[in-house]
Amino acid sequence: MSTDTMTIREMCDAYGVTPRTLRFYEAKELLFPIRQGSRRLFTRSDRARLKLILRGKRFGFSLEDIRQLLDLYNPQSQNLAQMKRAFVLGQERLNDMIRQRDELNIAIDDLRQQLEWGESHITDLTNPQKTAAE
Amino acid sequence: MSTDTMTIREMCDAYGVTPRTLRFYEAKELLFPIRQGSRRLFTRSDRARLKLILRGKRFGFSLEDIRQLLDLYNPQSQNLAQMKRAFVLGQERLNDMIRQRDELNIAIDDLRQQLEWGESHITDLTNPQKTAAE
DNA sequence: CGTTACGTTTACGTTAACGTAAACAAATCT
DNA sequence: AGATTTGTTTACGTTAACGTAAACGTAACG
Repeated sequence: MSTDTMTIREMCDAYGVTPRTLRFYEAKELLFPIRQGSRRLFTRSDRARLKLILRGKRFGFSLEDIRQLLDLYNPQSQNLAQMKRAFVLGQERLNDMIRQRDELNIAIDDLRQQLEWGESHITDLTNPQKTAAE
Repeated sequence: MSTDTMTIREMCDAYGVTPRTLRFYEAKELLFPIRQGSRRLFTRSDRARLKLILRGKRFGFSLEDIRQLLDLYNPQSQNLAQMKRAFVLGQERLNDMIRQRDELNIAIDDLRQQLEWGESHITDLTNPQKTAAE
């Protein structure tokens, strides 16, 4: 309670990221740690943002997308238009992911067939007498 | 039958790739077009290889993986060990793809929930009287 | 006071698969 | 023949998200 801020290392340990990553996110204006001299102190707010960043990444958003989306959680932009834009962005991402998954499923089935084909081929090669007999 | 070879442009049109791509594949030793002077002439063999390359890409193989796999279709390497290696490579790729798909499915479900949440939020904002009444 | 740990800034390196541009040659169309 | 098309080589540029290294400050430990 007394120390509501965390050092860079504490952050790294807490969220499984490297210092480089946190500095990178700051450079990209995704985080805004307090500066005490040259050191960074990450606030509660930074931690909330970092959680959202990591979640966004799991969703497959780019950091630039995430930066835009983070503004929504910023009290400054209580803007319906932007809100909807973000919502649309999410929908688009969802569609992308579904399409990707479907393509993956096709490729998986396709590859499965190829492998079955290859498997019998290899088994033949492993039992030369049968292959030779043919 | 008389012209069993194709120019670079014919190849591009036939397979939907750019000249740069074909030269790149040659540089990476995935294709071996005949050289007539400085011009490239792509043979039947090159076309077969290109088909496999494109299929491999759809499967998510890297070009380097594909280069290795292409050696299997080369009469030189009628090698069981290599054959099995390629087979294993295929299995691994398949496992990767299945894992990716499963992760995607999780992310999709997850994102769907977030969006439902967001949708009601936006609907609320669009009907201020209901939100204000709460 | 030396060393070890942790922090900083700056900037180049990495990976994949080509894209793009420059500068030129050869062949074909008109 | 001039212009257009198609080709060539060489080499730097692109994108994302950091990794890695250099060169340095500072702060606590023993």
